[in-house]
Amino acid sequence: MSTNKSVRVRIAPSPTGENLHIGHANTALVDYVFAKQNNGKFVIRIEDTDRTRFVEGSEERILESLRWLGLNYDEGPDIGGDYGPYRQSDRLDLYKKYAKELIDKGMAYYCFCTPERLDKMRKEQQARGETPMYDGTCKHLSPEEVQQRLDSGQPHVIRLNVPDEGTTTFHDVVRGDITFENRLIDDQVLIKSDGFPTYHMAVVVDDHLMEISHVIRGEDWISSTPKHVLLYKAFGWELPVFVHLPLLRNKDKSKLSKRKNPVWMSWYREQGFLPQAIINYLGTLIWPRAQGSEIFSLDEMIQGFDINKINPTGPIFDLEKLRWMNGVYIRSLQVSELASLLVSEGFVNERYAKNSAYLERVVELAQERLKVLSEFWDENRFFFEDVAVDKELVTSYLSDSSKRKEYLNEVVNALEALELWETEQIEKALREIQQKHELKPRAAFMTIRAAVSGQTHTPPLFEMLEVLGRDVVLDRLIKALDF
RNA sequence: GGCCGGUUCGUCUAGUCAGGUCCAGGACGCCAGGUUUUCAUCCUGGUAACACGGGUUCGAAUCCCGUACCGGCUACCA
Repeated sequence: MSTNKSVRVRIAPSPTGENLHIGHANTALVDYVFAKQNNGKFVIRIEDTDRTRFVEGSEERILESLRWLGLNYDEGPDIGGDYGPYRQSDRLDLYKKYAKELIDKGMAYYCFCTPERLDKMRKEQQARGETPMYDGTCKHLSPEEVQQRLDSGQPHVIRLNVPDEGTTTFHDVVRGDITFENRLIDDQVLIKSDGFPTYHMAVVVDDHLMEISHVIRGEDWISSTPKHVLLYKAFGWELPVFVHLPLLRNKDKSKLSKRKNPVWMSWYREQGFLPQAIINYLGTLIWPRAQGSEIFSLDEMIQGFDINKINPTGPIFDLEKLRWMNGVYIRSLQVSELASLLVSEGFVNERYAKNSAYLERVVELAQERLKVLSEFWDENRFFFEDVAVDKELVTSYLSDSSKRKEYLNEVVNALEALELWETEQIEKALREIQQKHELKPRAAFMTIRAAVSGQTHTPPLFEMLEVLGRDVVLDRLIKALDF
């Protein structure tokens, strides 16, 4: 398997979506890790041959997400390299040249069939219960007739001339040898009538010219791989090593789709997932280990990953486990790191970043209960702004109105009189009052928690009061006195 | 329908190539308990799987055959 050829791998995203697809991120991870452990190159090639599905700005966003994940590439459309151009739309002449070569060799032919005829043909075949396949009408046109039609400007495509007999076998690193019968392989269109290549043509030409050593891609490409193999053979080119990765699945086991799952990397970033957590989670799906912690870094993965031990089964993408893992990473951050991340990623308004000491104290209290960054603001807004406090909530723990007011009044007085505004002092004072009034801790403290935060879930009460500061606390408690 | 691939706890998986040490191990989730004023963290314990049926063998999650189920592909999309 290992040749002396240098390792060059690539991902080939199409700029047809909002952002980097999580499935592509998964492939990119394998590419990156495999390239690193073999001292190879990781390249990005943009497959923008479908002009009808082109999405403006998609390419830039895809590249940005890749960088955000830390999957830095060695060659690509924005940074160049020795094998460019890296956008297929800039390589059109190449595909035409090679298609012509195929025609000259008799491995491809011009086809003048209209989409309407093809469509009708397919429907009839399906009605008869046959597998839809091109019927070969234009395969045996005489050279003179072909020339005549070309001269008259008749729209045409170029098709691969697949042999009618024999089989095509290729080796896949994940699944071993896979064999297809040639008679069941369609005469694939290589060059569309608009002059653009199809994926099949472009991928083979580019992978060869870019000296891609390992074609690492999704399992959904297995069925078309024999066509690619036929092309390599027709050109007399050396085959790359094929590595077809299992597909990420929805809960219902179908291929991961945007209808059933968040798939765009931008979504994960907006939710406040950390790139390290995403990388680690995807890593567990393609580099499973037997025992202990599943927490590992990209570098550790580069050390231990083995491309020969990839599981062939498509895993269900488990957002819950990703959230757990994200929490682990959040907790591993320095408080100051987490605070500045919350600000730079837009989860905390910059005006609250000015008082960084205060922000960090809040972050310190919030850190261990965060799963994703976006939860921070909702759960801790009361540290920064006045919040609406629900009367029902405050009164529910101590429903006897006069008892409650008497209690809160004493709390206010005691806190006001406190010499040092500091957690231990606050705790001592509040516990004394709680015992004096013979209240259950829950009734006593939940009432204060609710009055001050408007929430039932908060960081530990006494620390929280200290951080909030005496003025704010008294202000909010006094308001609750009227409930 | 056809072709190709897959099948170990709810989920991700270890074990399968070199059959016994696996009445199947770990992680997430879930449940219970501990810590506790809430939530969370943390700690302890628990729950739960070899798709099915035949073989081969002293012995099969592991080898062979068949069946079932799941998935991918079946475009002038990638």
